[in-house]
Formats: sequence, structure tokens, C-alpha cells
Amino acid sequence: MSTQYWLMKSEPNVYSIDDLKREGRTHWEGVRNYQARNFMRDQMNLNDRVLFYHSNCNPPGIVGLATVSKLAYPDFFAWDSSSPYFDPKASPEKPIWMMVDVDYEAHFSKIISLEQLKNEAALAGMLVAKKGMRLSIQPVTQAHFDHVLEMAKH
DNA sequence: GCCAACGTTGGC
DNA sequence: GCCAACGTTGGC
Repeated sequence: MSTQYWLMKSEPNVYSIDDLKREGRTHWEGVRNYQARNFMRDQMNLNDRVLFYHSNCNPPGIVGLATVSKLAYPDFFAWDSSSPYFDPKASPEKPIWMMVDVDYEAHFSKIISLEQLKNEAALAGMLVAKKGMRLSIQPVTQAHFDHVLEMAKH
């Protein structure tokens, strides 16, 4: 299976790329959207590459790279009643929600802001730049991924 | 803090 | 199964 490319959003005041660098690996818990879950469950493969995106901050944008290091498995925070991600409908027998593990790869030397992404002709059609796009896990084409890497060099 | 966009829930 | 009401996301 060839490498696939993704963009994953995190609010830096909840979990930032600095947190991921310090920990090396994290489980991507708390996804409570079926489409995003299905991407993780049905399509993500080991070593898929991830653009790490900081949302709900100023400025929002892509701050670095990560890789998928464990295939989807039940998000056990869903049945932990003390977790902010608790879902009373989920249980170990019926997990509902899934997560993958993600490894730190690199920081970009500086953030590639959402504004830059929107202004970049080569990234036309990239989901993250679309108005009203709230999906927290998005597929990225190889061409767009490669172009983001190029932008990160400059 | 506002609010547009979107997803989910639940009454009917 | 429609759709209004509600909750959430996330840019601004």
C-alpha cells in the first residue's frame, strides 16, 4: 500500500506539536465525527504522513509533520466518564469511536498560515482552505503535500 | 466574543 | 424520513 497523506487538526492549547515532540508519540483521541473516524478506521496505514495543523489559534496553520504509527483501535476515552471525550453510548463492547497513534516527525521552521495556504495557487482545492471546512482529519493529495513541504523550506 | 457553517438529534 | 432546533467548530 502506497503512502497516503493527511492533515490533522489540533488546538494548540489542548495538544500542540510541541507536546507531540516532547512525547514522541500520542494517541489521537477525541475524534467524535463519523467522517473523520472513518478516515482513520478505513484508510489510514502505517507510515502515512500527516500535516500537523493548529486550529482555533492565531494564526491557524500547518506547523509540522507527523506519521501514523499505529492503525486504528478503540478510543477508550469514550467510555471514561471523567474524560472530556466521554460518550455514554460507547463501551468496550461497542467502542463507536476509534483513534490512531501518531509519531512526531518535524517542526516547520515557521508556521504556514491558513492565509498563506489560501493564497497559494498550487494548493487550489485543498480542503483545509475551503470555507466552512470543519473536518478535523482530511485527506491531502500527494501534490498538495509535496507543495506544502516546498513552502516549508522557504 | 461573534457567528457562519455544518453535524446531530428528536418530534412528528 | 423530513426538518427545526440545537450544539460544535473554528476563523475572524
